[in-house]
Amino acid sequence: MNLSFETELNNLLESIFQKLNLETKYANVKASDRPDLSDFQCNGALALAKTLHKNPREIAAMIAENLQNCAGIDSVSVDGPGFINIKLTNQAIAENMDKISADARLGCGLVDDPHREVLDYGGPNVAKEMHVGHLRSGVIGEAIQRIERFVGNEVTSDVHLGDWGTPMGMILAEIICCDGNLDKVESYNIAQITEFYKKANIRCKEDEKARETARKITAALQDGDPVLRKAWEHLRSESVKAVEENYQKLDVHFDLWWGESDAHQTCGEIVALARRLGIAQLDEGAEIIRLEEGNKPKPPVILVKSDGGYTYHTTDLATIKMRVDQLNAQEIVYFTDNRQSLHFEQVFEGAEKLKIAPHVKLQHIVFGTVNGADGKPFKTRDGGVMNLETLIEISKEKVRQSLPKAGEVEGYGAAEIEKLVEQIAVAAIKFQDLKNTIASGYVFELEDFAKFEGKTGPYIQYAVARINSILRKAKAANVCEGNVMLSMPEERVLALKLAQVHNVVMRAHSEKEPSIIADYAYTLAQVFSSFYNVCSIMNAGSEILASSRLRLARLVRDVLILMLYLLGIEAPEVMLKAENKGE
RNA sequence: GCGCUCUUAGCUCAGCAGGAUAGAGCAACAGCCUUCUAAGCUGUGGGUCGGGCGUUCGAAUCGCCCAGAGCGCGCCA
Repeated sequence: MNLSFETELNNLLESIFQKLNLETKYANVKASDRPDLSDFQCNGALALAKTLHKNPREIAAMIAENLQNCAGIDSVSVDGPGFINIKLTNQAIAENMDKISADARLGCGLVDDPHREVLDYGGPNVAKEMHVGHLRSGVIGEAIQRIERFVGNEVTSDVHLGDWGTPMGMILAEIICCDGNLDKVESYNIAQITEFYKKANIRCKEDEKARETARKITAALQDGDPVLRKAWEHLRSESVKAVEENYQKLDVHFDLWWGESDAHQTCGEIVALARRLGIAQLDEGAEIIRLEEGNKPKPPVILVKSDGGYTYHTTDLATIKMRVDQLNAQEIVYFTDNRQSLHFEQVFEGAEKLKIAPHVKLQHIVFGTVNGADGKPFKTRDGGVMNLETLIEISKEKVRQSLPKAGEVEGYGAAEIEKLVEQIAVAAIKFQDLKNTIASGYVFELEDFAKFEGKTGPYIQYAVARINSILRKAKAANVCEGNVMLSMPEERVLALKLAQVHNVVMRAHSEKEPSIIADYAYTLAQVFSSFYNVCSIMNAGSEILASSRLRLARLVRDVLILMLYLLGIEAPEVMLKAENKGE
């Protein structure tokens, strides 16, 4: 059963196009750009006119004629150069609302061909403090994870911890340099470890000898030196704890906490495989795979450095192999910022040459960087960059001020208030990020992350809370939900918006673009607010109308909660307000 | 030097498998709480869609050129 008007109309048009011998790829509708003229429009006639050398209006008229008497269609007209405008009957829309309400998935379908996918996002590094630049990958990845699961795919998410490269050697070298040995390592907490890393960074930047030492220690660690290994394990576990805590706050989750170190074993296999296939070459002391250059130069994959260590090419290739062999991945999707585009091009091409992932779709979803006011990406090293915890705390403090104090509202003690603070603050932060299209970066502005008005997460939560409040009142007054009927234009607009949910989710899924959902959730909340302002529910005038609006409102709430869920955002039952707020 | 991405309202961004009056939010201004939570609603002002040329009946959207910005270009990840 299909509950989406768009899909239904597309199917209908397809059969009409077939009947008329027209190319069916143009048989589709979209929500109308001119809501004053129609609910849906089809531009197919305009596109067809070119190839058929016919007047677009003529073609449109032919199509329109066949649509005329179809079920649920109120009117069809051909306007302008050849737009087909379709208006649905109120009855069809109302019935659709009833059906969606009764559906556990709110009218959202599943993918036809569910498959196993591995999502690689997050990618934090050991001992590096998480800052606002790390926000995107985790938040976007979490949203995609939820969307993919919701449409029926089997998802395994992997954080792909950066725990095995030169930075590890740098920290260990720094500790040895300061302490003389690694005896005290196990007493260091994450803050201290981070300090060592910062110092190591500075030292290695200015001192070639320090870099050399770090490289040697890295190599020894990777070679299995037991003392280094033991120290490293502590660094890793402390970092993982800190990272987990951060992600926990943002409600970002991973199935696997594999790191680059877990791929180490397999790196050897990759190199062996490359040699066996005869695609490994020695070049300036390093072992590489040359890639097709075509008309533009492309640097080779470096499997083994001249010092014998592996590179992130090798670990990424090894990781692909592991995900294919052990997890049976049919699709692997990476979420990183655009600076790594070339890297993944190289890795994917390397994987193809090594034949380690046949028939596996490898995809790199590129997102824009979070930039500072200067338009340049935030960086850890130039100090003073706001870390994630501070950002969350600032947002929470702002929320706290707008909420009543513990005990001021019955049933809301310190714990309940603090829970609300968290839910709202995290919503503000995550939505601020997710409302942007993935591909484009955005300028980080602190005030925006603590804003609750306009296109923000809390705005949507607020709409949900208002509906919850109405539902409580309705229950107390014994008003029940009934069939939907459309009496006011605001109700019609709202219902049509609700009917889009399936297509929105499917688009967000196929484009791997959470902002589509964010945008829809916002628009739906907006349309609801307009409806709310004009159409009283508790004082609707008649019981039938009240019960119809009640159902509509509850449906809005359910859809909003689902959309927020897919974005990784919670919807609190209530949004309390401080007494003298807003003066 | 080469490659990738980008340039839309004062600011931050949508729109871009070509199409009917280029949309939001913020900021500004003017209204709306004795009525379901004003974290809200309604309205106003604000754009030669970086510039130019081209393809087309039709371009913010496609192609070429130019200008500007960011990122990336074998042994850091």
